[in-house]
This record gives sequence, C-alpha cells and structure tokens, in this order.
Amino acid sequence: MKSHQITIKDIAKILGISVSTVSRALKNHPDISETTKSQVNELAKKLKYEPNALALNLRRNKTNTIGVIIPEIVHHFFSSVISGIEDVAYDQGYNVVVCQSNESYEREVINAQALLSNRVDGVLISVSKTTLDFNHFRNFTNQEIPIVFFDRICPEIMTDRVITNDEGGAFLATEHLISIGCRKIAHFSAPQNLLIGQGRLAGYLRALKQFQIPYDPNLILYCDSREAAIEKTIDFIKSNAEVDGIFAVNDSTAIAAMQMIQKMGKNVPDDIAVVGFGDGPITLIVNPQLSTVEQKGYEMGLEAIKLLLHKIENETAVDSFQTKVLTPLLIARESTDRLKKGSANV
Amino acid sequence: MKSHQITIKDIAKILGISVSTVSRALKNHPDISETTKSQVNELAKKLKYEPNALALNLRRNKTNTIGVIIPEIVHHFFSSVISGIEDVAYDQGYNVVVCQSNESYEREVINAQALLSNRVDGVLISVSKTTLDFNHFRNFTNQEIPIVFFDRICPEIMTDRVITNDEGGAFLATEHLISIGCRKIAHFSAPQNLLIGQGRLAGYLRALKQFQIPYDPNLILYCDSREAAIEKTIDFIKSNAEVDGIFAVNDSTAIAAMQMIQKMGKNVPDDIAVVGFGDGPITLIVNPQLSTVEQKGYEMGLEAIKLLLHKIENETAVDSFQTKVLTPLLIARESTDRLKKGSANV
DNA sequence: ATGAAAGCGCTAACAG
DNA sequence: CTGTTAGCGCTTTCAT
Repeated sequence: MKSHQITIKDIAKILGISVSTVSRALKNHPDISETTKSQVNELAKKLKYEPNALALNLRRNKTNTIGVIIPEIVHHFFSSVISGIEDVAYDQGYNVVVCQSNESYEREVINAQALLSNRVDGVLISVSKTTLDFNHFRNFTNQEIPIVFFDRICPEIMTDRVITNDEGGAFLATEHLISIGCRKIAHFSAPQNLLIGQGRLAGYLRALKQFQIPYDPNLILYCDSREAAIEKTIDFIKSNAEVDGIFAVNDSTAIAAMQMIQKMGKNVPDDIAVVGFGDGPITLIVNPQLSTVEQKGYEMGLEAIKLLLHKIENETAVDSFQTKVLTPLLIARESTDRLKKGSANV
Repeated sequence: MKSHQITIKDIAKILGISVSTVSRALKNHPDISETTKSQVNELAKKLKYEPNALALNLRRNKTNTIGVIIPEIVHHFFSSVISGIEDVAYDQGYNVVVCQSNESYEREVINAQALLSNRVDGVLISVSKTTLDFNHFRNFTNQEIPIVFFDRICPEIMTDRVITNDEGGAFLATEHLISIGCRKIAHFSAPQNLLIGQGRLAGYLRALKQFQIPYDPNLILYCDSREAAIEKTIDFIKSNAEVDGIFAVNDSTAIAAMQMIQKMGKNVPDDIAVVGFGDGPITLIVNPQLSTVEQKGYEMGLEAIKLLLHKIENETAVDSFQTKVLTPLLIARESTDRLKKGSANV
C-alpha cells in the first residue's frame, strides 16, 4: 500500500492556509509575504514534498519530455547519439524517454503510440530497417508535435533532419585508398533500398570516376555485417585476386574482411588496404588499427535535439524545415598505412 | 500553436452523449449498448483519438512507468541490461525511462528527483562510481516506490538486488589459467573500494590458494582500463618476467594488455595466457580471441525487472528482499588455448 | 496578501 | 443503458 504522497493540499492544511497560497509561495510569487513563504518552504522541505509532474503537465499541457525512437541501443553509434541528446536536453530542463524499435516496424508503431499518449513535446526518430509505412509518424505531425529524424530519415515526411554525408564520406574513403596506390578497389556495400547503401556506393563511384579508375561491377559485393564478411570475403578475394583495396560500408564488415584477408596469408595494408565507416571503438582495438570514416554520433545527437528544442520553443515559427548534414572526416590509421613499416601485422 | 488534442469530451459533444458513456464505450464496458460502442469507437478512430496518459496516470496514481538510472549507456554491458529490461517491461505494459548519471553523483541526484516527480512505479538503479551518499535513493523507499539495484548495488539500502558472482567468475578465470599450466598469474585489478574490485581479487586469491599456488603481491597490478594497460603492461612484464598468465578485471584491460605483450614479441597464449571479464563483442574481434568470463547483461536486466514488477504488483507482500546472483560462465577462447597451434598470432 | 473556484482529461461511484 | 458529479494535484483568474 503506497504511502500518501505529500501534496500542496497537505501543506495547506497543516499551515491552515489555502492551496493557492502554498502554490504561490513555492514558486516565490511576489504577492506572498516572506513569512508565509519561509513557513511553506520549510515545511515542504521537512515533508520532502515533490511536485507532482503529472498534475503539472496535465495542467500546462506540456510535459517537458522528449521521446526518442531508435533501432537498437546496443549499437555504439546510437548510444552515442543518445548521450548527445541527453546532455543538452537536461541542460534545458527536458526529460528524455528512449524507446527501442529493435528494427521492428510493429514495435516502432507501439513506441510511437506510447509517446503520443504520454504527450511528449517532441520526438527524435531514427527509422527501423523494416519500416515501409510511415503513418505512425504522421500522427505526431498531425498533432503538431515536432519531429526531427536523424541518421535513418523518413523521406516522405517534411521535418527537420540530421544526416551524415554518406556520399562525401564514402568519397573520402575511396579517394584515400586511391591516394595510397590502390587501383582495384572493392566495395562491400549495404542493400540499395537503404539510404546509407545508396549514398556510400555513390561516393565510391564518384571517387573512381574522378580519378579515372575504371568501374568494375564485379568489385561491388553485397556484404554489410561481420557474419556476411566472414562468409564471403575469402571466396570474393579468390575470384578477384587483383583487388588491392576494400572500402566497406561499416566498421565491423571492414574488420571481419580484414581478418579473413589475414587468414589467407595476405597483408593488410600492403596487399590489400581496408577502410571502414563509422569509427566505433573497435577500430582501435583491431590489428592493424582500422582506417575509417568518422560518423559523429554524439554530435548528431546534439544537432538533432537542438533543432527539436528550437521547434518546440518557437511554435509560431513559420513552417520551414532544415536538414543538417554532418560531413564526416577520414581517419587514416594502420589499415591503409603503407609507408610505416612498423605497423604490426600477421 | 498546438492543434487541439482530441479528448473524450470532443467525442461526447459530437455524438451528443456524455463523457462517461464515451469513457465506458472506449473500455468496452458491458453496460454500454453495441450501437453506442461502435459509434464511439468509429469516431475515435476517425479522429485519431489517443487517451491522455497524463490524465489517466494522475487519476489512477500509477504511471506504468519504470525508471532506470545507469552510469553510461554507451557501455555494451549497460545497454544490454536495458534491452533485457525493456523486453519484459513492454510485455507487461510498462514504459521505461532511462537516465544516465554519467558516473556523476550530482546528475544521479537530479535523475532520482526527476523520476520521483514523474511518479514512476519503480526504479532500477546501478550506482555511479562517485556516489558515496545514498539519501537520494531513500526518497524512493520513503514513498514506498520499490527499487531494485543491479550490478553496482547500494549496500546500505535494503532492497532487491541482482548481482554477478564476481568472486566466482574470477575464480573460474584463474582456475582456467592454472589448468592450462600457468603458475605465475598476474591480476590486473580494479580499485578495492569498488565491489567488483574486491570480488574479482578475492576469486583470484581463492583459486591460487585452492591450487596451492603461492601468492605474490607483486603480481597484483592496479590497472583497470585500456589506457592504464597500455601504459603499465610493458614495464610490469619486464619487472616480472616470470609471469605466464594474466587475469584482468575487464575485457578492455585484458585486450590492451594482450596487445602490449604481443608488441614485446611475446606470444599469447603460449608465453602469457590472458583472460578478461565481461564478454563484450570486442572479445571476438581481437586476435587471438579473448577468453573471458561471461557477464550476462541481458539476463541481469531480465531478472532485475522481474523482481521489480513483482514488487510493484504485489504491494501487500511482506517486506522481504532477495538478492539474485548470476553465476557467470567461463568462455575459453584462443587467448588461453595452448593446444591448438592453428590459432593466429603475431 | 490571501482565498475560492474553475479546469486540465479521465474514471468511477451514484443515481436514475 | 446512460448521465451527473466529484476528484486526482496543480495553477490561475477573479475576488476580497
């Protein structure tokens, strides 16, 4: 049986004053006498009074809560984004509720409904891979609850967005491979129905074109996970013995590819140089350390929440939506370092 | 300007019936005629009516929300715990609000207050490293809001707890090193003011004693992070050349130690075998793959939320608190595999 | 300087 | 079968 939560009513009764006086005293309203104020505040402290956020929010029709829907919290990238979001949200007095879709459309719909029911002031969303219909997101915009999409955006809904310049990052990665002498560069790519798959392939192709390296469709392998890379790399390299560089769509694919290459007795970077995408913590742990494209999760979180809070607090603003594009940097490490002979290798 | 959120009042007005009828129709109350029910439900759907959880929660004095306070979401272990928590919470119709303390006491206090204000039905807490005073947690118990501590528990407060058997895990790790022939086993340990530091050292010592290996205090090195291991390992091994095995307090320390050992031209596992603790994803990526003690984050989340929901839904239960101890398993991989010569090594 | 009363959205006696 | 009413905790006119 839950003990009675102490309310302003209790304080009022004990002090023999009205609830409105208590309410005002608590908010330091100028009309209230110093005596009353101190009486109220002391008692409140003594009784460990905590304002009931539910009642407050109901009254104000504002929850100071922002909802986040992400695919999976266990991915380093997404947990970094959350850290960015929380850091500024807390500073501005907002709470953050994080929901995971687990890459499931159904769960995403449920998450959206829960956030809607809880009347969050705004939402930050990175769309699940399995989501093809976006009406559950439209419910937010219909209620004029602002959305900011980040990383995995929804192209159909007009809102603010924060994305990584995948094409540019992929260009940098490929350009880097070319600059160290690679001429037969493979791309381990993600499915083309995903925007990152498209963007990173496009950047790869643009770099080839710009440096007049002939494009060979055989060098594009659909392979975007550690498991896939373990399964496919060796056969791929055997059938394409001339490959001297690989740009993989993400770090774990790149690392697995690298490890399979090493298993074949080849040297990274001297025989085949490898570049990933993401710059997760594993890039530093693997040997040789992985060159990669920096995907700034924390910064993405910051930008997304800033856009959202701006929308929330300037509701009258004209409907204008911006897309922030984070341009990633190339981080060159040992897996593409063909000069320094000291780099450890199998 | 937020568009009017549609309420049961709106539905009532449109249909020319009372709000209570609408309320009852929506909950499929037996008293209501089928005609009315379908009218109400259709209109609700058409208008995209969403119940206002705030009002509901205020009324019921129950939020169906559970709060989680963790040190850092970016740690794989903690994000696994959250996944476990969420999976069962959602099944039972609870929402989860995750707060990060960032290992800061002040932030932890703020988080606790926010959860209190939002009248969560219960809390799951893993204590920040910098927390020495626990009164902010007592506010929960004072209000009879159940707490379950997990992993980093608060010894001062009587509640349910879920912990890993650190001592047992450390014993297994050390025993394993002994079983493959190690006789001079170093322990890279965490500060002894942390419970994990104590427990893992104790397990190490018990294994030595049980197998009659003399204890050498010089073989205990305070070193519990990648950075520390990079800095200290080489000197340590130089001054203790006889070391043939290392049990490190966590995986990243173990991996960094392993890499420094390799840098010295020594072989892992043949010269020095290494065992970590945690079984994060990096253990599979490093070469050789790291033997480690499995720390079951997801299971810990499951157990913690189950205990909590039980307390929440059986409020009348006698005050009895249980501590669930998860006994970790040893995962033997290449870093301790001295038989299989095929294991890749520098 | 303080109080009374209405209302945020919803539910649940109680009354027909 | 349906409506009326009170109240969850709080703020805020409007009185006094």
